[in-house]
Amino acid sequence: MSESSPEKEVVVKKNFIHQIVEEEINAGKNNGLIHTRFPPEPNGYLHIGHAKSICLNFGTAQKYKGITNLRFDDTNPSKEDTEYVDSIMEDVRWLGFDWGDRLFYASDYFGKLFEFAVKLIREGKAYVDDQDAETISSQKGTPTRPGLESPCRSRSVEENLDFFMRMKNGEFNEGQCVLRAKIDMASPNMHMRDPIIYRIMKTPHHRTGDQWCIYPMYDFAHGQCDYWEGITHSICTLEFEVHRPLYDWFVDQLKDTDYRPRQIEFARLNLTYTVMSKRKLLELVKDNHVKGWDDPRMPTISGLRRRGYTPASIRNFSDRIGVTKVDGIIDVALLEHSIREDLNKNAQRVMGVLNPLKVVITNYPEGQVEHLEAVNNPENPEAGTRQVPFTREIYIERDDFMENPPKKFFRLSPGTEVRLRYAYFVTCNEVVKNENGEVVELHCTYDPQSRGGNSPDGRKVKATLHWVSVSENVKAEVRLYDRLFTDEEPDGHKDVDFKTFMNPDSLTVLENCYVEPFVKDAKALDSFQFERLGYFNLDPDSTQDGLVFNRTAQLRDTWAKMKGK
RNA sequence: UGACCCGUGGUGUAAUUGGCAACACGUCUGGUUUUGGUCCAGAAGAGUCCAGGUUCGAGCCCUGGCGGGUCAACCA
Repeated sequence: MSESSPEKEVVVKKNFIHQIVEEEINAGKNNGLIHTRFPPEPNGYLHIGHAKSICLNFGTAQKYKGITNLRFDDTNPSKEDTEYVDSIMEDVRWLGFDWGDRLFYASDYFGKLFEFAVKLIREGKAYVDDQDAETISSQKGTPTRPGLESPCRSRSVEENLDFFMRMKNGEFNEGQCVLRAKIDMASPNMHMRDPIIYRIMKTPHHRTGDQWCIYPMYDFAHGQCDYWEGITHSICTLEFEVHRPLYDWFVDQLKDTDYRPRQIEFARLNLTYTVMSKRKLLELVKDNHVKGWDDPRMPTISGLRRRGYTPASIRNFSDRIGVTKVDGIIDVALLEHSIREDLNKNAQRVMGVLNPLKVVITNYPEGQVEHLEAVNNPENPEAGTRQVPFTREIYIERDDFMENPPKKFFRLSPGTEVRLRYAYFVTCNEVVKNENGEVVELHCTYDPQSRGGNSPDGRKVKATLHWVSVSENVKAEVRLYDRLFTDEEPDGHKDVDFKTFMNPDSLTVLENCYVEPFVKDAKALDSFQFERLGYFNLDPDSTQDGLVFNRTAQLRDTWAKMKGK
């Protein structure tokens, strides 16, 4: 799928991280080099929250003529998989960012990390603890109470070395012992209380297979990898703030130059009504509540992509929301505005009828097919025009007709005249109902003088309707996706029950929908906009999902109000 | 009752480093319009968590409160 939006030069708003970077450049730090990294763990698909981080890391480097690495933080084989690695690379590329030849994995460094651990043991700064997990945990103390030193803390260097080698050689079972850094069990910072740096896991790793049965912990890998890769700014989310002293501690043990990577934290993205927890999203996928990570109802990048979001719209969104340390929550309306803005400007329009109501134009010749010119994009004349077939029988949107219209209903009702877009003025004369009293057909007359949509006598109509020819159309199965949202707790970072966000209307399959035949010949285009109804996306590579349709918030509200009346 | 971080309209972000708070989204009016969209014009909405202090002057500096978040995984 290609990018539909022309690349406008994104002017990235200056944020506090840019401020820091500029000050360092001015001070001559790192010779003015800026080197960032995006370090996802391949344990799930990327979501809109990651997009913020991607834009920040790649964007900051771009802004200051630096470079960015992609590094998979794959230190926990029990959760990781190559499927995730592949999807992450695809999503980062789709967003428009390029890591060049700088693709790394934390697992690339398992050897160096092991040697570093040995060095720490030799220096008396690490020891093997063979107490069970519960004991170790209980000795950690609490945030308000200091911890207790492990009896293993005084083990000799030789013994530690021997233990660690045997750990590596698989002589112990999982959980039997761990390697810990010897720092300070009384530190007010829990992360400095002799943190575990290596644990035994007899799980094959997606890249290193069964080469290792001990794996470094995040804290023991991240800063070192940054250091080895020459990262200057290690940008991560707020919850790692308390890890920073430990990050620095390990780098200090390692470094032999003045250079050191600097960890800077920012607030992760929270969106109203949106579930962003990877754990929850995984559960949705595993329990088949959705069809996959790229289900258009999901807040994943791949889900948004299939929903019709463009890379530029997500980048603009990221820029708009800014970067701070304030742990807030952004209104999804801002995200929706970003895509509406983009599609309005760039998407090809096409007429489609989702819920058809047949209209017979009684004074139009039977069998006649007339082609009328329609503009492809009112925002951009260069997008050209297309020919839309008009016939005696057409479909209009059922919602565009009301037999007993309320006061402010401007569309079609008995006796009123409206315009069929690009076609003619029509007046409703007769409402045909079935035995249940349901409206099945309308009989209208058209004004031949109004061809193209204007009457020579200058009379006005209050509404313009979209329509599709009954005989000259493409029948489609349309799936209406609404994003999953939390009803009760409009708070992105609270865990919620599935029931509160598995809104039953989030996926509606409409089987009798009709779109202009133009769509069939427009495979090269991947993004259209339904006239008036909202936006949808046609992805030629995933026809089984039909048309992905995205109602705008405003239209949804309008509909809700109309229904309420 | 520890450590660290954060408090500016409904939401998010700004404020030339001390000079009577700006922008975007949202909301509400009015206008234009071949779709109740778009576009245009305008309005409402915070006196910057609170209390002191320094200063001619504080959202920015100082002190003390209050409120929120994070941290006690052999997760990242």
